[in-house]
Amino acid sequence: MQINFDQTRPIYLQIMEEIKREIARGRLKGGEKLPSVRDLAKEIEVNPNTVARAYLELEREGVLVSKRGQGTFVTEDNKTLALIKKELVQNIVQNAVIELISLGYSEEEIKEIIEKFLEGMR
Amino acid sequence: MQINFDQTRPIYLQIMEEIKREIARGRLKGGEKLPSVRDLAKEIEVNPNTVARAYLELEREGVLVSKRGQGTFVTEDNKTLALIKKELVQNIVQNAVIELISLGYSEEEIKEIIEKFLEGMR
DNA sequence: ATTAGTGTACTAATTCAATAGGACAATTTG
DNA sequence: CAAATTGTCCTATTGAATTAGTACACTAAT
Repeated sequence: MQINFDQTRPIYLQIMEEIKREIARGRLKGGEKLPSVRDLAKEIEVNPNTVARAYLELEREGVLVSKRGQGTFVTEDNKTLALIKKELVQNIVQNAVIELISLGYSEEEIKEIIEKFLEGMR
Repeated sequence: MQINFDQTRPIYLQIMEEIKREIARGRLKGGEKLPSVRDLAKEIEVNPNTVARAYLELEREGVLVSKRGQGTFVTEDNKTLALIKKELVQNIVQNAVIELISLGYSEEEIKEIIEKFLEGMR
């Protein structure tokens, strides 16, 4: 996991988001074991409680399953996993489009802006 | 100004961003006077010090100019104002594209996702 | 059985944004 | 000149996230 934490937002939220991204990317798969709260805490240099909180919240959301004495695992419910990716993409696109529209751009202009940006990346 | 504050991020940052958006939208123009720290604080129901901090930071960035006894104004430097809009758009698009690419989407797929989203909004 | 590793839980302390309340300096208005 | 309004500054307090440290319960491996 990366350690590019935004200092203005709760760390446990950023850990949660990063785990969801890893799942959406397919780097974390159903049933796979995550690092222990202590290991991940050491790796990204935060308090174990902060990681535990992220795991706990993700378990409440149905993304992870924790088993005392064994570890924390990605859920095997593919429906949930697919939904995570769908929600992520939806949020990313929605945020960008809504912001651009509120800046006064039309649909066509938005398409152009995106295309030009993609071209500029090559 | 709106009051849709995200509870997970500092309010003064969100005030700064909203002011930049208003400038980019053209609703706040060069030389225009902003509400006094006390008035805006009352309007959005935060402490005057929080608004003062947002104004102070924006003055450091060259976006605003504060004059004791007179008020706080949008800078008249059009170069700076144009840059604000450019940076906003750049950030919005960059964030979305980078996120989608990291989720494994190709340029073509990104264009399709955006277009489908725009169609779905109508 | 013992040990190590795991999640979970709890309290206390720390840090920092935000609040609360007030004071001062500069400007405008009456 | 006096009053009102403005930005600016200051100290103290509050509240929430995070840290720090510890303890307990469960599981697997030795």
